[in-house]
Amino acid sequence: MIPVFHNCCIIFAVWNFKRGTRSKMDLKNNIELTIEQGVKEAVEELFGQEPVSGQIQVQKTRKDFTGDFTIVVFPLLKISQRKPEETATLLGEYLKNKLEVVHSFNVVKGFLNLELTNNYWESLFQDIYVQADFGIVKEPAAGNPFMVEYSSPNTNKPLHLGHIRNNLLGFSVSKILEANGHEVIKTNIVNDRGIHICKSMLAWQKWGRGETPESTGKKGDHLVGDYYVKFDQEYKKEINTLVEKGVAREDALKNAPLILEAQEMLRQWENGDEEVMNLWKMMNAWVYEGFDITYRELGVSFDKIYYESETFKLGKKLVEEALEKGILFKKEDGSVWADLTDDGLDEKLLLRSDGTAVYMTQDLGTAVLRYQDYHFDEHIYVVGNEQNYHFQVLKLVLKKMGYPWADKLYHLSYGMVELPEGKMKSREGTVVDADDLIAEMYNTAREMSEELGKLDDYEDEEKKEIYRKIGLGALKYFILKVDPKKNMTFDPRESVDFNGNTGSFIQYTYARIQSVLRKAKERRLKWGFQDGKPEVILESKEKELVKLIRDFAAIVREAGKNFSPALIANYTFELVKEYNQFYHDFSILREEKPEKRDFRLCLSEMTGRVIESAMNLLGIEVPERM
RNA sequence: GGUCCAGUAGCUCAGUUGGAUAGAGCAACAGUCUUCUAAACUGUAGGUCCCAGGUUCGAAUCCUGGCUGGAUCACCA
Repeated sequence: MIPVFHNCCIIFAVWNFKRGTRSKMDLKNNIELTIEQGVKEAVEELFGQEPVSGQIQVQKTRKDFTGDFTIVVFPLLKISQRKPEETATLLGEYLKNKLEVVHSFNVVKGFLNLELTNNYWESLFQDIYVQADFGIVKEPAAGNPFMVEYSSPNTNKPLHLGHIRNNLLGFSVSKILEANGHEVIKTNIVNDRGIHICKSMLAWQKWGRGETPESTGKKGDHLVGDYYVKFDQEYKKEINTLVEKGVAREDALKNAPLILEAQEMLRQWENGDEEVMNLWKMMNAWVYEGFDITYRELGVSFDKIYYESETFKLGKKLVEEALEKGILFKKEDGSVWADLTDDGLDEKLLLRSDGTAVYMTQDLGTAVLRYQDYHFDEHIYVVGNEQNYHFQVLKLVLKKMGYPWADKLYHLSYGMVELPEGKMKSREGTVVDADDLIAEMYNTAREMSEELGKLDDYEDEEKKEIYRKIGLGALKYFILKVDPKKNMTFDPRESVDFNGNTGSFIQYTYARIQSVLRKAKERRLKWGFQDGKPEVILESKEKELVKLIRDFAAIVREAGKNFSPALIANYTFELVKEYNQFYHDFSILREEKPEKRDFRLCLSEMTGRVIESAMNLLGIEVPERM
């Protein structure tokens, strides 16, 4: 997708290295490159042959071994013509003599473990600490914006758990791309027209008796959803009646009066019938009011919203033009199709025989409109994996229509959310409603907090704010920690567990850190690196924390490359686990040596800052107390 | 049937371009608060990385074949 950017970075760094113009900072932040270059020189000098790229492997030393970085020497044996241990030892001695940062080394089988100097880690940490937004690229890269489409609701029913995964993913991916220096336009396509909304409209017209959100006290999207259900119930009744009369089920499905009426309504809508339009506008307005509340509670937002009702006409026009050019073909009944059999796919319907548009029609129009509007460098569709085929076709049809930028469309395909007892089925009433779920998470957070009683001296408003952060944080983390492309199981019981690998655990650690910092301030302590602190010998736990903090920048890049909030989530969990161990094993404020105490305050503060940054990329807020 | 995706501890999930003894959390059991927040920490137990071949010095990771589960192939969106 966008590996170009990252490759450039590496090439740039190496180029600089060769010219010897790298600053001290670069050296520190690219310690792997420094080591790699050292190994390269060592191999040339010791064994008289230049290693090819990929032969030198520098990786982080695994926890159960001594050292910071490890060089795998197996690939170098062909050059060295020696045993693994011997090769590693020779390289280790060379590096220890040549590189100032190498303090010592050890060899285990074919692995050369390097331990860097205390001074390296300490000053690396100092460099990180003084950066305002460590790991985040602030100035946008040159080029056109990225567009991220997510949410994409139908306006005939309220949002459910599946939409929640979609919204959280889309919002977080947008944040992560921004953190990688891209300008991002968050966009939404509202499927506000089509047979689905006509069904709700028809049911309301027939059985609604003028009900409104105001008269019923129901959220607008829920009210409209109720009529969608009502339509389905009545439709089924009609089908059963027809079947009892001896009509084949298949024919009954197509010919039940209600469905014919709904189809007629859709035609009237496309013809701009005034009464239908007014009903449509009214009911959609109800839905938007409801959606706005859910979006606000989820904390997601959009920069530009497209409505299918505004893009489908362009879509139809594009289809008609392509038909004239002979790119598409018309069947006898008047329906228009794309023939994709040469590309290993099937034929795809683009206009029904009655001339009305289908889903694909509007998506063609929306894509073209968006390219006209923004000339995006990349367009990411956050849409479930059940639509993989749809996006394959969309890209292909756009290409056939002659739009080279079709290659810039990327379908970020995520897996289904299932419940422990299986898939959500509206028929069986097992669909988890988004609003209900958010409320449930809030309530559990409240109960849990009240039980622990740590917020008893807070005002009610402040308490509510914290419950909200905790409840929502738990929900978001639970969903975002799973690799997007995988199906996931949502266990309601597990999701409200606030122990272990959860959002609450991370928030708790943040609150803990803030508590220590507050107490330090109360004692009027000053920490930081402003006035040249004396050298501190790092405990191994402290060094581990520094290493993990350093990793944040690379994780943000990796997450951007893979469109994966899960990488951020799992990283943060690692960091927080490490910090809690450190917190448990060492004193901070009670540490007697001031320089050690101050360093630990810096370390704690920095950990807190990274937690906050990382959670921000997931759209999760962190509380000062909990 | 065609195409695509997945399969790792009882459950939910990690596991960077192939590297050392495959890791967490939950659940179970045993410990740790007179202390900077115990929503925490420590320990015990738990594995045929779906199966079989292949490539490699080295495979959970790559290739081939099979098994299982899911998605999709609609005049639904």
